[in-house]
Amino acid sequence: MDDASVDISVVREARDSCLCLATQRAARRLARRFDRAFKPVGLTNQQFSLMMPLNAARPQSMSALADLMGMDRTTLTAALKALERRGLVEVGRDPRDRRARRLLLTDAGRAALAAALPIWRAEHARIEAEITPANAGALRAALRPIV
Amino acid sequence: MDDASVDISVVREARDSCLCLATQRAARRLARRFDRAFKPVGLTNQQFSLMMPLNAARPQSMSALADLMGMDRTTLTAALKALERRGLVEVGRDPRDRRARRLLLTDAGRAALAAALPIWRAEHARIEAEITPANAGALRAALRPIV
DNA sequence: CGCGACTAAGTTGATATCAACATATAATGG
DNA sequence: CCATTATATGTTGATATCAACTTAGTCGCG
Repeated sequence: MDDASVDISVVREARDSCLCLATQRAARRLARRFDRAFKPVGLTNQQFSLMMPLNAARPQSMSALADLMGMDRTTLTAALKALERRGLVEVGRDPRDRRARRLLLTDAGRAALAAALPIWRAEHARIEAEITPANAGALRAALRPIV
Repeated sequence: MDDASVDISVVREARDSCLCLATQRAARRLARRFDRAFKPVGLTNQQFSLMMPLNAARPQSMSALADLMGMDRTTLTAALKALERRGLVEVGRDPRDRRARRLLLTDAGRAALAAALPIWRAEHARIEAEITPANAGALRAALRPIV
């Protein structure tokens, strides 16, 4: 074992304790699961989560939505292109501040969201049952300080 | 309000209760945080997490490593290309099963890992302190049934 | 008015993510 | 031994992710 190597016990320690790794593993698995569930309505979990806040009364700005999603603003730019191309979201200018964008759902977008909602409910209920409701609550509480 | 729209209260419900959204937000934030911390040694959190298990005594297979990471196997193929190109990982054939790959760290890989380890420790300790150790433990426990 | 600081968003380049499909090798059963 | 099935991995195409840099518009102050 040379100088520059990391001991095996440390490898195990990191694998078992790293919150970043654990959270990302879980995020990937949950994303896959919802992506598959949403497939019949042609949405990804990402797109569902993006479009939900756009269903609010007032149009959202890019920065506000990016912040809500915890994602980089430029990631949102890319994601919206796909939704705009498919006619689910409209990206307009804010007349009062011409730098800003106003994000709006189209009728098609609202329809897609409405179709996806029961799927989300069902899948989410299944997951809560699987991991137990108590654990789901604990997970939400434990994630809150990070998010 | 037309037929196809989703009520505002439901928007709030999903935002506040969706485990998929909460987990992904947290995953993105943690990833960014470690990516910035690892920047001086030229690794991403992803690469760190990938290389750690390769430091084990026996070479790993693609599938085993993908499973450990909770990621799609083909995502791993892409990720390894970057590490191989940079000379941190060696992707060889398994002589006993010529379908399989044997993933190994190079000396440079081991050195990079060793340089990154204290950064990981420090950043992880900071996060645990911020969210409180009790909450970190609760998060690990709550993620376990998903992962 | 006009300059400088600030803010909103886009672009580029690298890596990450997965499904669907494709290839190569191994193992098994007749 | 060969056909079938299973396993291990690769390729392609679409979207996701972020940092660094850039552009455009706003705001405040002299």
